[in-house]
Amino acid sequence: MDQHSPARMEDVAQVAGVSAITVSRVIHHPDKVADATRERVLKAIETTGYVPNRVAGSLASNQTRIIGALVPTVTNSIFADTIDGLTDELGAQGYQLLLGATGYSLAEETRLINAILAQRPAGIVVTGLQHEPAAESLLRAAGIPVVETWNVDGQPIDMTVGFSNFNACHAMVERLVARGARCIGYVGAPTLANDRAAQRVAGYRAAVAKLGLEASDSLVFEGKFSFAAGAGRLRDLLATRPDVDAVFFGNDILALGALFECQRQGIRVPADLAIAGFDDVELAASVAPALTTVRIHRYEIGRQAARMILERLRGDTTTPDLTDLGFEIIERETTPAGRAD
Amino acid sequence: MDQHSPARMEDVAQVAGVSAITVSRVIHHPDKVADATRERVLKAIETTGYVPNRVAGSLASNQTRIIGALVPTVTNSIFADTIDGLTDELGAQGYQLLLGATGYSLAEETRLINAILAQRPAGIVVTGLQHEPAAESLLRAAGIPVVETWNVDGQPIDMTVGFSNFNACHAMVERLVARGARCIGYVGAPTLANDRAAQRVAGYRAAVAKLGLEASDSLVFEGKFSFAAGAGRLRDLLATRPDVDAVFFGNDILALGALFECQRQGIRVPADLAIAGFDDVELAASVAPALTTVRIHRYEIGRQAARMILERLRGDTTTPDLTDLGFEIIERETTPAGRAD
DNA sequence: CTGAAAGCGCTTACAG
DNA sequence: CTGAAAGCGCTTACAG
Repeated sequence: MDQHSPARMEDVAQVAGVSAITVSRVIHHPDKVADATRERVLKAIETTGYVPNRVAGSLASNQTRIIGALVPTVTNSIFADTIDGLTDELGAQGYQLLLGATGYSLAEETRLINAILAQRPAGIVVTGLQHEPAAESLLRAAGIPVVETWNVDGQPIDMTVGFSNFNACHAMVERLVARGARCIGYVGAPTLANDRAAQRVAGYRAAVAKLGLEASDSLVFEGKFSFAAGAGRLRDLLATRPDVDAVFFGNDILALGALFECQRQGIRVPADLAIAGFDDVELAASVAPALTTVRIHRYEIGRQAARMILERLRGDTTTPDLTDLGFEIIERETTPAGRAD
Repeated sequence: MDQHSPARMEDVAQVAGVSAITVSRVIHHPDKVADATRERVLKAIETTGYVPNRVAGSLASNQTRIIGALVPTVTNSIFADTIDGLTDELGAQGYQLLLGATGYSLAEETRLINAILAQRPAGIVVTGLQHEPAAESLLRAAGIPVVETWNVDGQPIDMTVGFSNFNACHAMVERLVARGARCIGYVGAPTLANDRAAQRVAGYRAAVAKLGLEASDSLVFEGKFSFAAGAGRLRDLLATRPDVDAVFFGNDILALGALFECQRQGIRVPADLAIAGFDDVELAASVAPALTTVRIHRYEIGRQAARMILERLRGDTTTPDLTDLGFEIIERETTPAGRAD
């Protein structure tokens, strides 16, 4: 029976001896139906194996229970945590996640926003504050809650949740200097189409300049998100600037790759070279020596983004446009200990 | 204009001076429309900011471009790679991913299958071959392509893509023995509601028994997916069975956590203790000493799953029900080298 | 507490 | 090459 064409509300209604609208009521407002009727309908749903057709329901009610989300990539715990935060919060509220991966391409992001919007989601979550103008117009015109994530330094289209990449990097550089660093290199993710990465280097540069240290392009490198790149860029940096006494990496994966490279080369960390990362992935605390890094709240970003959308949908007008989840400097063993501050 | 109610096909039609059906044609069969007309419609789409309403389109055509997917969790590169494989392949074909995370709960999986099916996806991907009976009936009754993943040891509902967890673990144990191991411990993920984990221990047990080594429960531990658990269970194992000369971990995260613990405790790897993992995450090759492990094709599982569904949807009847992507034993530095085989 | 009617925004044959 | 009609499976007021 269900093989060819799945049961419709009408089929359930016939089995239960009621009208389709009563079946709809049992599903959405069970208390508005007489007990006996409800029981009969529920039984009919069971026997027919009825699974409500939400695409019809969505068209009729003009609302879906779908939330769209766009991340650069899923591979790397970084955004994976945010996605888990989203699915956990959304799932509990009966919403579902329509996910897209942009591959760090703004053009692809625009394309995906269009595709997602075609599904008429109740809300949408994107990564970063940087988008193509076309994407921004689409988002504004959609008339749904929009949450940008992972960045609070800028003007959100609607709402944003994250932290200041600039301030976080600035703070880490200050800490490194307080611990004795005098020549700090920086290796970060490519800044093209990535405002978070751009603001991280900017934070580094600003802090270095402010503290009167050398701020030279020869101290700054870009590397893709991989352990191998961390090792490679460390070699490059050491080759050009053997005088660095600390290297700050824009993410933990790069930092850890560099740390392993030091172990291979016999470079003592932090005695010969201090290393700091960014993200505080689980590995950072587990490796020996444990990595000094910046802790940010990846899972919470996802959860909060979901909450902000859901609140809006409930008509809550008190939801703030900007939620700064902050960051923490976590000093572990790859940077020198000692009284600073 | 778009703020309150977004443009409809009818609005575009009016602006272009044609009927709605012509707008639909321009979108779906552009070659069946006169050049001049097409240009006018395209311009009208642009000026109205029209984004097609696929929920209406799906209801009318009785087909969506949505593929559902269920994974245990996204946090851990393990399933993240599979998700990237899915979004990459799906995105290129104009399909979108509706994602759910079960948290390793079969009951939650059933609930999510129901919710996803309500969106009338064109196909669905689930993890593993183990499901609640209710989930299986739902999946069978849906009348859409279903791909189970990460396991080929069993009877798929429809199609499956992955590898033999049993054989892979069996093979690794054989290799460890060939390298001189005589007392092998095993630490794997909890086997409850996880057929892959269950078949991994089973593979270990079968190999150990077949090779005439000790197969004792005192050699087998379970640990959650974390570096900390790997370290903890290694300590437990060493406390009960200080005579083990090798430990095989059911995933790389556990293995790596144990490796770091060895480094902290001054246990030499592989001289004092050999360590092997499972998954071949990027870190396995990057860490020092590099981890011996089983390479499996996580990204390909996602890509193939998407392809199998898409082929079916295209009416291809030659698509195999079972795709075994295999595995490879990758020997690196945490197990003794030497001529074996 | 329950039902008949209209309509959501598209697509699918079918005409012409 | 283009359009009028019907219908997809629901929900939303509105009656009673």
